[in-house]
Amino acid sequence: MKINFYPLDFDYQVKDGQTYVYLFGRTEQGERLCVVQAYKPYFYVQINDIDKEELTKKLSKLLIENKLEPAKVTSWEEVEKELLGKIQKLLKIYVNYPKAVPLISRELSSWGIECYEKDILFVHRYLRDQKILPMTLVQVEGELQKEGGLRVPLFIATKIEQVSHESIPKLKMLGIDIETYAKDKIIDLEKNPILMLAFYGVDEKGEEFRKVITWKRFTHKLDYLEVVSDEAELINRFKQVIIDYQPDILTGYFSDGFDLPYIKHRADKYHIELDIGLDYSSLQTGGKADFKEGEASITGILHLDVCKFIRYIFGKNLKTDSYTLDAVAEELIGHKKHVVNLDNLAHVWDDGLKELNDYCEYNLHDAHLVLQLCQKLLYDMIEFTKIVGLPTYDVIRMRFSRLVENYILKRAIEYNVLAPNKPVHEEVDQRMEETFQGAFVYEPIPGLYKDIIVFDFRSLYPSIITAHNIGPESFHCDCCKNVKEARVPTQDEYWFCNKEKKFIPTVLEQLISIRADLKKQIKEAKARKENTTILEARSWGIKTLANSFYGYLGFFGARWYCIECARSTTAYARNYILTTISKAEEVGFKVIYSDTDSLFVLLGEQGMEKALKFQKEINSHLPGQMELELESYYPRGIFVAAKGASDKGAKKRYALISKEGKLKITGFEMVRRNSSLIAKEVQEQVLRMVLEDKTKEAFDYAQKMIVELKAGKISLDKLIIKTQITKELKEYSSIAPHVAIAWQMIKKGERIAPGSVVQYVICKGSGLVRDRAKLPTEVKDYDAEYYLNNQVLPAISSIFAVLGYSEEELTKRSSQIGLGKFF
DNA sequence: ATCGAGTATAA
DNA sequence: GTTGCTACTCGAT
Repeated sequence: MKINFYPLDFDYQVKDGQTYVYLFGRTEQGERLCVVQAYKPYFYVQINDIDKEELTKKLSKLLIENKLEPAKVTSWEEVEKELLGKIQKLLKIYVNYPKAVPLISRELSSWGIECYEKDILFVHRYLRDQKILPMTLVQVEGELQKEGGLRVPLFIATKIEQVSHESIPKLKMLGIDIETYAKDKIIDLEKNPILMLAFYGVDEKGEEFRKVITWKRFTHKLDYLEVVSDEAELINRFKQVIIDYQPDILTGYFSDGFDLPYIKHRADKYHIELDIGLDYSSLQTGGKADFKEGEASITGILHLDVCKFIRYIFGKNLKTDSYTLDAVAEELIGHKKHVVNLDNLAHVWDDGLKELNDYCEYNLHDAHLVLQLCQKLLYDMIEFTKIVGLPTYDVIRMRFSRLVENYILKRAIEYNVLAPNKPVHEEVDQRMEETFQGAFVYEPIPGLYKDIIVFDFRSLYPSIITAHNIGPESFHCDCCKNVKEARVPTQDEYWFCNKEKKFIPTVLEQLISIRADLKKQIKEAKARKENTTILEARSWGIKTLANSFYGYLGFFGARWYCIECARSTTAYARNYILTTISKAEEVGFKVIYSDTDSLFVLLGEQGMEKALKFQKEINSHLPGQMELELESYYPRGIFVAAKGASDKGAKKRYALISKEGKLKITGFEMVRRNSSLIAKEVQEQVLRMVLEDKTKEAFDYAQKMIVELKAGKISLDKLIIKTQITKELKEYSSIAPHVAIAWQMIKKGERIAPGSVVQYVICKGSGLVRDRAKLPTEVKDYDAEYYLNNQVLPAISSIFAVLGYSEEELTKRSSQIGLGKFF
């Protein structure tokens, strides 16, 4: 019997001495199914200089006692694989169950034998070896079982084959959110019950499902509200709704760290078994609901904590710097905040007030937001799944380094490459000591410039890695020691193989080519007015992955760590940009700025043709996938001086205006979080006017704003300064204003953990700035002097300095008018 | 005046 | 994931 099937969630189990992989998902016809296939766990040992006969004799006798079943070696075979460019003789050792791998390999290591790939997760190994991509269509051959002991039919497969790379078209998704009792903001999962729990679902047909469960009787007209007798009943209903609704995906926002662990903890209290897994297993939670890293999983139901994916991967795409549900939902789906004061929930609950209606609505709204966010990001999550070839559950919980590593691990099978081991503790410490030089940044001359052309190298680091064959396998190869072209500029002792393209640069090169092809496809599809969401998600995923290779090579925890590779990549980059600067100057361009991969030149008297000719000339000499692009033309741009050195330009701080009048602001307060809105606003306006060649207007505007500021007319929200708390409060050696505010908030019962962003306003008074920092809710008089001297003036004086105005001139009128008005 | 700690952003 | 001879502010000396 053959069935076409989309695998979504994975698990494994050991039965009667055999290990079975469980693939939960849907058939092409949309029926839920669990496909089971036997697979054997294994790892490798290196036997280059080891007597095979003697070793295998010992292996066959090896038995390590373990709780349920002793670990033992079941069979072995001799194989050859490439480790960092060198062929190795290996023994592939099969063991009786997955957890026997670490037990046996530890024993073998103690014999002095080198073990490899002993920490690869069994399900990951299976998926990579079988070349199965989760979320895409596979064909399974085998038999449907009458009694499987699962909540879904069981199919025992003898063969599995990928049939299409198209991902599953429709999924049934359920968003959840809970509200808990929290008086004085104290979150205590032992004492405080769950008050309400909201579901927002959508099925394959697009039909919606809404439900809020609570256990307080009060007057309401909410058709989705279900009132039960107590918290235990609420938890029972939670369980039943999930069992009945049968979602493919359960989603929440921070549900790994809060909602699901909280539910689990409360269920344990009432001795309720949350056996909602499709194999009747319980909801699994790691860590406690105390805002530390944990994971929550349900066998057979794909649990996606959208917050993790956003924090680790997707957040870099967003403008928002706060990853609260409200901020992220507003940016991604345009939803405004639902206004209720959660601090009052405990009080309203105790008194059984009718305001509970608002909280139920709020609860449902959040579940809806979570669902919409998950739907919005689903394509990106699925495309990452397909690129990396691992379960979506794992992929969305990975950071860049693990995404890269797992992608490389997948490709390693095709190239018969053996994975190097992860560094052990001492090795990590040693690696963390090693540093290397980064990019080149040109020191600009402060000034207002006209007609600027910006060139940049497209994907500079990835293209250097591929063009120069940079990777641990090709580093210091035996064949190119005397090949001049293989040497790295400014790193005399380094060379990379010039004869054969090696593993890491090869897979990266393919990634870049695939992306180039995708971009072409997107362009064509757009011309045909087709939807390009999936193609764009794939393109973004590949780009993100490719850009992370350089960082990965220099990351201390990497299997394929190669600091020489990272160092060589930046050395080549500096060499290319410096050469390009010289060539630009040779052909008569005035270079005004450059940072890492970009080149700013003045167009001058020469026409655009000359710029294009220069670009073509450079490109004709670039190797491989390297390419210099003409990014854009800007009619005007401004570079300001570094503080305290009027002739030296500040690096990484400039502003440009496009032909269409769009501002491109880099590095200024304007784009920084820890600067007040008033400073940002004034700076943006001033930059705009200056770049629009309206200097006088800019000056008058700035003077006017200074007068308003001094007169106390600026509204509170524009004065708020936001700063992130990055470590435990007690660990701060100096108490800056943001730390002082954090302590104030703690006293009021707020939770401040590393990562929290605090807000404050500097008020009038005497003493240190930190003693005058107040919470926005407690501000009476803001300190106009502080905002003038520490926020607004620093933001604009460097700009006016370029135009020849001094700070005194800016504040002159304000002191006259300001005083006159006041007294 | 000068320096270290802390924060944030560019690429 | 990386480095930047970044760039700024605050607080301490």
